[in-house]
This record gives sequence, structure tokens and C-alpha cells, in this order.
Amino acid sequence: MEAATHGGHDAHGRRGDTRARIQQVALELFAEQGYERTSLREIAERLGVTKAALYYHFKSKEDIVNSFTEDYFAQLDELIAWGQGQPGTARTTHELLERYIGIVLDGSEVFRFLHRNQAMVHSTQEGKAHRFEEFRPKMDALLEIIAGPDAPARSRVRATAALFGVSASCMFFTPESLGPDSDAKDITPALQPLPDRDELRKIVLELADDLTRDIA
Amino acid sequence: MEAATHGGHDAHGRRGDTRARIQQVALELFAEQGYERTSLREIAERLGVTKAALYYHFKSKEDIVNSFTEDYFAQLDELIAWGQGQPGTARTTHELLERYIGIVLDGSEVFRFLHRNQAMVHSTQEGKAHRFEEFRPKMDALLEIIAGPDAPARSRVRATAALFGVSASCMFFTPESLGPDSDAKDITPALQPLPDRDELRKIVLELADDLTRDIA
DNA sequence: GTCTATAGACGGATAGAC
DNA sequence: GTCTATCCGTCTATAGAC
Repeated sequence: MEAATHGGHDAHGRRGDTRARIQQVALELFAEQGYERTSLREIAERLGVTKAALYYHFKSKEDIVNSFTEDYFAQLDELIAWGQGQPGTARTTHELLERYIGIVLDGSEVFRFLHRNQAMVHSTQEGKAHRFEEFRPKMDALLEIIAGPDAPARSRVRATAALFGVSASCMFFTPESLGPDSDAKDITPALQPLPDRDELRKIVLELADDLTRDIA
Repeated sequence: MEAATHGGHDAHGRRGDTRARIQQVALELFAEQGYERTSLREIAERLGVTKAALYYHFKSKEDIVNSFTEDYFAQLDELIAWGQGQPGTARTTHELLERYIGIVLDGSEVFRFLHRNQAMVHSTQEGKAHRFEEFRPKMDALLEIIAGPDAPARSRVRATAALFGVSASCMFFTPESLGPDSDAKDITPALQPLPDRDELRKIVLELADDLTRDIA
């Protein structure tokens, strides 16, 4: 990921992949400060370009968001499709959780963004149709695969806690948000030191198993 | 709560408690749509007054928020103080979780607001000092009481999952957001039917116990 | 592909009459 | 306590030059 893919004759450290850089900076700022509190001016400034340049690469502010949520949602869809085709066994639940954890861990910055902009996910006003609205139905689908249809309250609650406990843990114990600058502290004290990725994966999976062990 | 406290000689159905009504409507809208996406104009409109009227009761938009987060935060502070004065036993953890669940359940609308406006909680820009910033440190304090100081990664992750799994569950399985209007559906299908409050409390406490059973 | 300049809307907040 | 009227800032988005 560090080495250049083809030569690397960058002029002043930055190539012509402006589009990707916009996505990267936007995701970072949206996740950190929130979508509404981040203006295009701020994104442009940080990139050393002007607002108008952004509109060459994306047709709107929301379009930037959609560009990096698409991959994430596609992964969830794939997981759901897989889960729905499996028998409703404990083995399926375990594997589903394992894969889900992988997705969250891989896309933890996107997940952080979704988490910190929940308000967007839940209410769409006036024609605006961001892709986020697809988020909740996806979580519901996962819940139903885990708990099964028409499951008792206890099962549904535990499945919910598993999914969200796992998500929150992955997010809090993953320092991906820290850009190249803030290396030291930003991390809440109670979380330190951060476990490494594989250890975290194991701990989180165990915990999710504990929550879903005895449910339908 | 339904009966009037003193006579009830309301003119046209609404008393002079405008301030309380502002809080109520604002909380509802902020929780539903998000803080930034809710304008003072919208709040005023729904109350049948003008923006300027709001400024008689509150000095700013943020001031409205602070007015209803204060109680909630005070309860958390009380809980933390209590927890810090207890021995680090399993019994303490159990009771702490029980009380925490009570707080979240009682103030579930406020909690929903905090959850859906995470971006505000995490980044404060330019002098603005909302009380939210106090939220994360409080959660950290609770985590430390549960896991103990210098606990291994597994303990800290499980404590985190317990706290956030519990919170998310309480929020999702509590229909308090539904105003007087939308009585039927708004609730995500996978959660229905909603368990009653006491059943939910029991289920959630059990789950939290499972997660914190074997940790420091 | 990136810039300057600007349109057009809407936001929070205040002054002062009633 | 509530209203009308208004100020001033910022935002998204676009037009058109280079």
C-alpha cells in the first residue's frame, strides 16, 4: 500500500488522483466532525484547491458520501445474501459474526462515519435520497438471520446487543481515525493501550458468541 | 402525568409553560433529525410561535440542548461517584449496570439524542462549549469502574461491549420517540413486538452480566 | 482540471414595537 | 411574552475564464 503502483513520478508529492484524495479527506472530516459541520470549503482548503474543483469530481456534497459508502454497503449485502442462504444453526451465526467483524474492522473509518452521523441515517428530508437509508434495513436483516424470524424478545435483544456491542468495540479500539498528524493522544484513556487487530478480532468474536450462544 | 397539577384553566389547550414545550419539541426533533438539520424556525413553527419567542426563553440554540442534558449528566455523575466509592467486586459491577440501565431507560429520549448526534459529542469547534463533551469522559469513568484500572484488553473490550450493547438495546427497544401522532409503524420490523419495560430491563441486565462475569 | 466570482437560499441571532 | 423586521454570516452550487 505504501509503494507506488507504477513508477511514481509525482511532481510535488501528490499525483493526479484528486478524486481519491477528496474522498479520503472528506471521509476523515465527516467522521470526525460530522457531515453537516463539515463544509466543502474546509475540505477544499485542506487539499489546497478551491470548492469549485470539488464539483468537477463530484456532482454534490452527498455524492461524495455515496462514493465511499457504496463499497461498504455492498459488503453487507453480500454477507446478508450469504446468511440467508445458510441453515439457521449456531454455526451459521458464528460465521456470520466472524465475517461481520471483518467488514467492520476493514472499513472502520466508514463505520465510524456512519456511527457519528446516525441522524442522517434515520431521517431523510425533502427528496434527498442518500444511500444511508439502506443502512438500517441491512442491520435488521442481519438481526433476523441471527435471531431467526418471530424469535422471542430475549433472543432479539441479545442479537442486537451482539451486533452493536461488536460494532462499538471495533470502532473504539481501532485508531484508524488518527491521521498522519495526531499520533499520540486522542484516544480516550480508558481504552489504552489498544490491542492489536488480531487480538481484538478474537476478543470481540468470543463476546459475540457468548451473547448469541443459547438463542434460536 | 396526565391530570393537571393545579386546576387547569388552560385557554386553548396549552398553558403558559412555553419553556417546557420548547424543550420537549426540540428534544424530539433533535433526536429524530439531528441537531444541525433542525432549525429554530422548524421548532417555532411546530409550536405555533416565532423564532424570536424562543430567544426569550433560551439565549441560544445550544442553550436549549444544555437544558435537557443537564439532568441526564447529573444522574451519570451520581452513578460514577457511587461506583468509585464501592469495592471492585462483581457485586458492584452488577449493581452499577442495573442503575445504568435504569438511567438510560428513564432518559431514553435524551439518550437517543446523544446517540444520534455523536458528531457533536466528539468535536467542538471554535469556543463552542456544549455540555456534551462531558459525555465521553463519563462513559470512560464507568468503563474504568467496571474493568478496573490497568485491566487487560479483553476486560476493557467486554466492558465496552456491555455498556454500549446495553445502551443500544435500551434505545432500540424503547418506543419513546414516537410522538402522539405516529403510533403504528416507525419501529424497525426486526424489533417487533416490543417487550415491555420490565422484561427489557431483565433481559438487558442478564446480557450485561454475561459480558462482565469473568472480568476483573 | 482548476480558478474567480457570484447567485441564491437559509441559518442563528438581535432590536424594538406592542 | 410574543411579534415584525432585519442584520450578517455561511453554505451549496453554478457560470464562465484560463
